[in-house]
Amino acid sequence: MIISARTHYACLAMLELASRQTSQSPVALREISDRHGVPGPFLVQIFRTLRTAGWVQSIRGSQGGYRLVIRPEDLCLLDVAELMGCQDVGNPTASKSTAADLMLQEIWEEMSEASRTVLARVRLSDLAERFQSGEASMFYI
Amino acid sequence: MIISARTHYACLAMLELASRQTSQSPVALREISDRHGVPGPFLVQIFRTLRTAGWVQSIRGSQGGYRLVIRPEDLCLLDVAELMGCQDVGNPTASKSTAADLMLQEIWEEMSEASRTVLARVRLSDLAERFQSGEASMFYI
DNA sequence: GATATACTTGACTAATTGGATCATGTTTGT
DNA sequence: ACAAACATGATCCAATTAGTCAAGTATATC
Repeated sequence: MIISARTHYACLAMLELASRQTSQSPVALREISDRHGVPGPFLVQIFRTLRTAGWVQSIRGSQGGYRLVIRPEDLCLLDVAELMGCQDVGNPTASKSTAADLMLQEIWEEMSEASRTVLARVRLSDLAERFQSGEASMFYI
Repeated sequence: MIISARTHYACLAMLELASRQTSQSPVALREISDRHGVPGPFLVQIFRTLRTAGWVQSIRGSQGGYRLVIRPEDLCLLDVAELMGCQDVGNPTASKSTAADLMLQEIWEEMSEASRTVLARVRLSDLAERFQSGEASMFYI
């Protein structure tokens, strides 16, 4: 999993929504854009994807914005990364598939799996909790 | 660590050299290129880097080629990937560095570390052994 | 109902990177 | 001398990613 800016932004956005889920009023893109320094029009693109996935709901018109409609404990960072189209780390070139090739491919795959596992362990709810109750730096156990 | 074609090729090449280290005659690029389907001129580039790193020695002229001059047990796949300039997975955009940002960055870093660990565990000597003694598929323990 | 706010959609541009090539030169065994 | 093989630097092309623009639709509020 290669973390693109897109994915990073998406995670920030989801985190923001998650920690303001209790409040009634939806969150406007402008707010997120301002608070986290995400280029506005780019954020629009990202939310289009989030909405299509059914994770957020849009409220149009004045006072509109977005609201989280999935439970934060049902979503992990791996889900976000995959939705954002983060490609895997294994090499794409379909080479000759010799014995040597396969051996290496296996290792790349093992590596991929290792990084996916890390992302799969972190749920959005964990993130939100940690975020609200103060500081970062608690994930290295 | 993102495995580029360049890195994959480099690993194949090093593996080839390692398993023919005992033989006297150096290995010509043409051979590697043919056997593993690596584009010739591209392989030249790769070997330039390998030579600069001091891992291989070039013998010019007719009957020339390359020879491994580092002990295979002193080299792991992580070394190769790093030499080949494989970038890390953490996102590059230096964002606002809010608390949320840092939290995420930490996770990306943890993920990076996980994949690096996998690569660091595999030494060139392991690879060569496995390669000579038959088949692939032995790395999942 | 006019207006401002905010989402919707689709197309489009710009910069970077990775993969790959070419041409020309140098060394050396036969 | 000649051919095999490495050395070097410049260059090109395609794909991806980051980011932008513009025209449109919905809705709360005054």
